[in-house]
Amino acid sequence: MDAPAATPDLFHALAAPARRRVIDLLAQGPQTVNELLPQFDMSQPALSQHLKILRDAGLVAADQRGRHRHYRLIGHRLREVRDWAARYERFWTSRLDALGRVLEEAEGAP
Amino acid sequence: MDAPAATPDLFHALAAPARRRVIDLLAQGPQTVNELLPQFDMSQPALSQHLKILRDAGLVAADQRGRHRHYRLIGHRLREVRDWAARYERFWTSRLDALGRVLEEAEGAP
DNA sequence: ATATTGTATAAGCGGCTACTTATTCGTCAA
DNA sequence: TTGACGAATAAGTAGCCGCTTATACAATAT
Repeated sequence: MDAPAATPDLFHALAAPARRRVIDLLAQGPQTVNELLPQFDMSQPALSQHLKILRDAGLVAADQRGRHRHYRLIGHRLREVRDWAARYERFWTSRLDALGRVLEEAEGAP
Repeated sequence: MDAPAATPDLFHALAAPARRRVIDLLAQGPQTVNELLPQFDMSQPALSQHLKILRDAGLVAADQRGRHRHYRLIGHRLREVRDWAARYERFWTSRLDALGRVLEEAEGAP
């Protein structure tokens, strides 16, 4: 049991604020690059590059229709993120948060 | 409502596999730098630098006792990650995943 | 005081990231 | 066809990231 924590690319894709913003915008419904663009202070190629990273990470998909390319959110990978974080749920529930400190003192005073 | 998505540094801190690994190891109980070190293929300073980033992001805390420094996991920020991802839960539950496609067709054929 | 141990910081460096502008590719309209 | 438009890719660049080694700092032990 090494690192069960989803593909590295996944968290890397989420590291950039701009890409999390794209996810947020796409959660309101599919949009094209040019529809997304005004929300960002960057060029179209820059945004397309972000979208490529999100695509490679499996976070979004693009459906081409006509000469437009509609991007939409893919839930699956986001679920992986939720599940990864949820593994540590016991660290924030039922005051078990103090467990760390308890263990410290236990092993500190033998 | 701009970007309610937790501090940028949080996701950046999680982007590096080594740091997620630290989180995983600390989930088994507090450990010092030198206890963690053998699990990694890097120098002690490198690991200390990762720990600093995790500390700055509020993901871990260090309790000094004697000349040892015990690192422990902080649940709060991990909860933020879970909550962030959970915001998109509707994209992976109850086949609502196909919602994107539906909306596309709706706006595509007016 | 001095030495030893545990850990952090400093300085430096190659490689990757996130942008830019310029160009190409694909699809439709005339 | 040709032209226009939407979007991707190419090429280049400044700055950040993650590592290294060397050094400094902090706390105990002698």
